[in-house]
Amino acid sequence: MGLYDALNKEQKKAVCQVEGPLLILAGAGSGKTRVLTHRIAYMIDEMGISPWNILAITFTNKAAGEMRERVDRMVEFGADQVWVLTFHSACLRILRRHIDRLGFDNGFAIYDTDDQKAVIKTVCKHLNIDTKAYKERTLLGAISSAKDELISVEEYAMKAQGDYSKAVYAKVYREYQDTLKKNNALDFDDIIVKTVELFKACPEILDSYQERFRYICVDEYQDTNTAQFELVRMLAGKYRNLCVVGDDDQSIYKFRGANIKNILDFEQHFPDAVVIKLEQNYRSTQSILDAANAVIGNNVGRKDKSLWTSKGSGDRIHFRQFDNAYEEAEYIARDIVKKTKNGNASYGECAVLFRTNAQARLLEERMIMEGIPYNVVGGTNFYSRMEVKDVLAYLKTIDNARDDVAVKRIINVPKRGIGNATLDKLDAYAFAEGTSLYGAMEVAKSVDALSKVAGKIRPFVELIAEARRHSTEMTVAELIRYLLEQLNYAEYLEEYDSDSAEDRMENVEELIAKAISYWENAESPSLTGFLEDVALVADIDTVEDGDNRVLLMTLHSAKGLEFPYVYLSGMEDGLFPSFMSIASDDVTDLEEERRLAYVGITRAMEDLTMTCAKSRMTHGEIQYNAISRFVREIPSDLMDEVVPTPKKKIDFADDYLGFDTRPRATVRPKVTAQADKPFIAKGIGSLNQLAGISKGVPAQTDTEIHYAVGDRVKHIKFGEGTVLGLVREPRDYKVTVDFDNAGQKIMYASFAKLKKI
DNA sequence: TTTTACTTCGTTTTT
DNA sequence: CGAAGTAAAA
Repeated sequence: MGLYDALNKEQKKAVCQVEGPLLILAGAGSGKTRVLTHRIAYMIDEMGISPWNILAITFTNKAAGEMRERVDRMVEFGADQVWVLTFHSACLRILRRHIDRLGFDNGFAIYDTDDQKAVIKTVCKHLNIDTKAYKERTLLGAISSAKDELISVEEYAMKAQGDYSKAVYAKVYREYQDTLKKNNALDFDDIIVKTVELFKACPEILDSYQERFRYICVDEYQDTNTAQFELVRMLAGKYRNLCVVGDDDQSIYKFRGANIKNILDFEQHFPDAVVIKLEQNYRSTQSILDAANAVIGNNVGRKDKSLWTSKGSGDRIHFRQFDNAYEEAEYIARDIVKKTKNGNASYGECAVLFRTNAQARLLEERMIMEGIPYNVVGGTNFYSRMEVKDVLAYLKTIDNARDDVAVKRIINVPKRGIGNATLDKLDAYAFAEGTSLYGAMEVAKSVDALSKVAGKIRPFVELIAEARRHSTEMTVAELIRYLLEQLNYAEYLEEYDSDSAEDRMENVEELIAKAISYWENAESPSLTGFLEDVALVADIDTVEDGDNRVLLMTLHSAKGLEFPYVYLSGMEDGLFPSFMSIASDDVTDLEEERRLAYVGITRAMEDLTMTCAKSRMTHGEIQYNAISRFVREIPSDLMDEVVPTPKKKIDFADDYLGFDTRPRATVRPKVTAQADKPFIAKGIGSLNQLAGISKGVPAQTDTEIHYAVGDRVKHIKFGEGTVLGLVREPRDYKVTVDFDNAGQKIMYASFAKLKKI
C-alpha cells in the first residue's frame, strides 16, 4: 500500500470509498486530483475492477490530459481502457456512434459561437425579426439557457404563451434547431443535450453504457449544469457508483448554466451518499488562506468549511492602489523583474490575473516594455483567426456538404464575384427546396432561376468535388496544402492585406502542424476527427507548462492552476466585482463574484499581490472606481502597509483630477479606501494629458463632483442611494445611483445635483 | 458587386 | 477606443 501512504486520513478514506454515491468536498489546493487518480488506481489494482468499467469526467482537455497521464503512470496494466474525457468529448464519442437514432447523420459538424451567430442571423432573416430589437447575443443566450436546463423547443413554446418576447425567442429557438438539423450540425450545448435525448429515446443504448461505466467520477462537479447532471444521473442510475468531486466555493460558471444546487443538494439526490471533506491545503501559506477564508465567509448558503495548512503564515498580502491602469501595469511588470532579478522567482512562477480579457492588453504592453517573456491565455483564440477559419471552413465543407455556415464563409474567398445578390438567390432556392446551399449550387445550371449565376459558381463546386475525392486518400495536412495551392491562398492573403499576409500564412502553417500532430497521435485519424478536436479546444488547453513565461489570464481560466507568485489586478468595484453584479438585484450574482475572488486568492502559493487603479479607460471613457469590496473584506492585519503610490511624470495631472495626493504611508487600506474620502473630479482635456503629453488643451468643463463610487448620496426627488458608477463624458459626468426606494437610475451629474451624505 | 466612409455599440466570465 | 455593421459611392 506504499502508494497510498502519502495521503492524509480523509484523502485515504475518499480513495477507499469505491462503492455507492460519494461526495468529496475538496477545498482549493486540497489535493483532489491526487485523490481522484489514486482512487482510480486503487479500484483497478486493489479492488480488481476492470479499467473498462471506469469513466472519469472533467471539464477541460487540459485537466483530462493531466489525469490521464497520472493514471497511466500509476496503473500497471489496462490504464488506457479507462475513459478519461471531458463532458463534451465523452458525449461526442457516444453520439458519433448512435446519433442516427435521432435522425442526424453520424458525420455531423460542431458549431462554435461564430457559427451559431451566423445561424441566428439567417434565422432572423427568414423570420423577419428585427435584430435591433432582438439582439443576436440575447437570442443565443436564451436558447443556450434553455438547453442548459433541458427545456425543449416544445416546452419553451408552451411556457412562452402570453409573453410576447418569449414567444419570439420560442420561434427563433425552433427555427434555429431546425436549421442546425438541416445543416447536420450540433452546437456545444447540443452535444450534451442530444446525448441525454438519445438515452431517453433509446433505453437499450443507455443500458449498454450503464453496464460499461459501472464506476463514474466527475471532477469540478460544482460547474455542472442541469443537462450534465441529468446525463450523469442517468449513467449512474443502475449501479449508483458515482463519485463527484467539487467545491461549492469555486462555482464560477453560473452564466454558463452551472447549477450550484447540483453540489449543494447532492445528498438529497443520493440520501445514502458518503460525504468527505478535504480541508487541509497543501498549496498556500496561512496568510493567503486566512484572506481567502475571510472573503468567502461573507457568502451565505455555502457548505461550511475552512482551509488550513501546516505551512507557516508566510508574507503578508501586498496591496497597492495607483492613479491609473498604466501605472498599475508598470508596477506589476517591474515587481516581476525585481523578483526574478533577485533570483527568488522565475517567470514561469508568476501569474497575473484579471476579471476581463480587455485588461490583458495594457499588461501585455508593459511586459513587452520590460522585456518579460509572457503568454496571454485566451483572448483571441487561435482557431478564431480569419485565415484559420477560412481553411477550416473549406475542410468543413468537404467533410459535411450540408454545413451552410461553412459554405457561406468561403463561397467568395478568394473573390469569385459572388456577393449578396447571388447568395440570396441560392439561399431562396435552397430554402424552398429544403436542400443545402451546396446542394443548390450543384444543380444551379439546370435550374432556371439560377442559370445566370451558374457560371460563377462552377469553379467552386468543382474544387470541392475534387478535394472531396482526394480527402479519402490524403492526410488532413496534405488536403490543406492541396487547397492552399488550388486557391492561391497565399496570393489572396497578400492582396487582402500585405502587411499581415506573412503572419497569417504562419498561422496557416501552424494549423498544418497541428493537423500533422493530430494525424500522428489519433487512434483512427479522420477529417471529421480533426475538426472535432479543433472545435473542442479551450483556451487553457493550449497553455504549455515549463516554458518559463509569465502567464496573463482571466480568473476563470486560472481555476485549477497554482503559482508561487500571483498578482490580482484591477481590484476595483465596478470591474471586480463587475458592475453587472453590483447593480443586479439578485444577491447571488455578487456571491458568484466573491467566489471568483476566492478562486483568485487561492491560486497563490507563497506571495499574493492585489492592485487597483483609481481611473481606467473603459470603451473610450475614463472610469473612476473605488477599491474592490473584496480587498476590504480581508482583515487588515493580513495586509502589508500601503506605501505611497509612486509618483513621476503623472504628478501634475493630480491638479486636474484633484486627487488626494497626501502621502498614504503607514495607513492601512481599510482606512484609505478611496470611497471614504471625497475627491473632486474636474474635467480633463484628454488622456494624453494624463500621460504627460500635453496638447495644451485646458480643462474644458467646470463640473465638480464631490462624491465617488461607493458613496451615499441624496437626490432631491429620489432620496438616498449609493453611487454605483461614475463615468466621464465629453462635457459632463454620467452617474449611476442605486436609490433605496426609487431603484437604479443613470443621470448626468450637472442635472442630478446629488449631495454626499 | 465591391469598396469606402460613416455610425453604432459595447464589456463580464467560456466548454 | 476599436470592432463591426450599414449606407452610399464607384
